[in-house]
Amino acid sequence: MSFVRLNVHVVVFRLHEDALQALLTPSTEQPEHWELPGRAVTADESLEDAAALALASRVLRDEAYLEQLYTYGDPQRTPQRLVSVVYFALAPADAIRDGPGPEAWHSIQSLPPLAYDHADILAYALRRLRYKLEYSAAGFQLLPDEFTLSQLQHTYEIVLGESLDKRNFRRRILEAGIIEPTPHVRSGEGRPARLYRYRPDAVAEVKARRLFP
Amino acid sequence: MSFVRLNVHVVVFRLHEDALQALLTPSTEQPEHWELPGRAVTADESLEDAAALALASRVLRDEAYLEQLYTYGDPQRTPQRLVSVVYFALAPADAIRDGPGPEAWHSIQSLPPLAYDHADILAYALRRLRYKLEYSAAGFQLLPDEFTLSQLQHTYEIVLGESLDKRNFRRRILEAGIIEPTPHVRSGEGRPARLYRYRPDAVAEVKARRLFP
DNA sequence: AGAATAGTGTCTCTCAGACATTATTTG
DNA sequence: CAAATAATGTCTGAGAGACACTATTCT
Repeated sequence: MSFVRLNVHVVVFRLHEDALQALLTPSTEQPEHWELPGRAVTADESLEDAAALALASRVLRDEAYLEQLYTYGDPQRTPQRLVSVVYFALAPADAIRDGPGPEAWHSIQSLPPLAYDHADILAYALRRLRYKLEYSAAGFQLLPDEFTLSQLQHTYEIVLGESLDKRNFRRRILEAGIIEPTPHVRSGEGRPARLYRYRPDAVAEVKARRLFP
Repeated sequence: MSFVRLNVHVVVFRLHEDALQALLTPSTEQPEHWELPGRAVTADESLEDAAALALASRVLRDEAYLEQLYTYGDPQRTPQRLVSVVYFALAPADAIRDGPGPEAWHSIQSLPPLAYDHADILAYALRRLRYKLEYSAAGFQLLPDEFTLSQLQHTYEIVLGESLDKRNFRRRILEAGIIEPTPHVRSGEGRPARLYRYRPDAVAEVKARRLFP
């Protein structure tokens, strides 16, 4: 009968100071290296619960978007036979807290060396994030509850790494029907901007066409 | 320290007599029920190897398309704490053999009762198969090495459950650049048909647009 | 008044979808 | 030559992408 050690790991992204960042924790085995936050799965919790707990010191669970990414389990991967179920998470600005512990956010542009195969996993998660934005309006998951269309466009530009046309962006995001205007506006420099929010009743159905090919 | 029993299960599809079929095996625990073929993962094999072995009595591994689908691990799922990494497979006509053992192919139109959550898993795999066909030319993975465009179209029609326009089908499949004509034709009733094959050098890249929305 | 940011409409071109006839073989 | 199946092209409408100016607020 065959038993294995089962872990979860999470690639969680946030937006901070115009950069896309991922949460990392110092490697316990490889000095100077970092790892994806992770955790052993206990007997009585679901995989998704375990993934949420791996983030708990830095991200409020109920605010974050969480989905399963891939399960890595080659026997050569790590010293002992170890299977990792990897989750992918998006942390909206208002779900992030400064917790204790050694975890730190690192910009995707300047990642430190990562232990094991975690660099590959992170690269895969980033690809997945970009795909998600291309064919859905998922970008709002990185913003506060209410946000302006300029903020949302800025999010897309940071994640996709290219600039987008303002009018086309607005047209497509609004036609996708995933966000709706609120009664609020946000004032600051220049003309105040309408605030939008996610439509909780929005159909989660997959969009046939990409929003931003 | 936390250890779990780790299994793989496979949802494998084939095309047989104008029907899409999945391979099932009689449930060892629930009488009159069937299960997805599966297997415990041993200490020295990869998850994908284990998945291929779960099929080995009926499908030749090297011919089949195999990809990871999802990992199920809720503690309530099954009696003991059991985690299943589920794979998705397509068996081309010439990779199927009649092996010993109780496994049998069942048309997805008339499935027997399935044990545990295997009906959900199979439904999810079927959704995935349909998506795959909609945005890629993956249908050829259910056919022999060389096949006619009519056969390929027929495959799409069976899997998607709708009829497709012949001229549009050919245009899009060929423009996708994933298959190419061979020097061979197949004679039978009526005008002989050109045989096509998968282009081994084809880019595996994701197509931006769906082929059949 | 000037600076800053928000917000809006049109045109063109490509591509998806609908559609019917001709071509080649076998019996 | 009749039956069966393979193969092929065009038109139309919708949507993607390019593009520049007006509106509102703050200082």
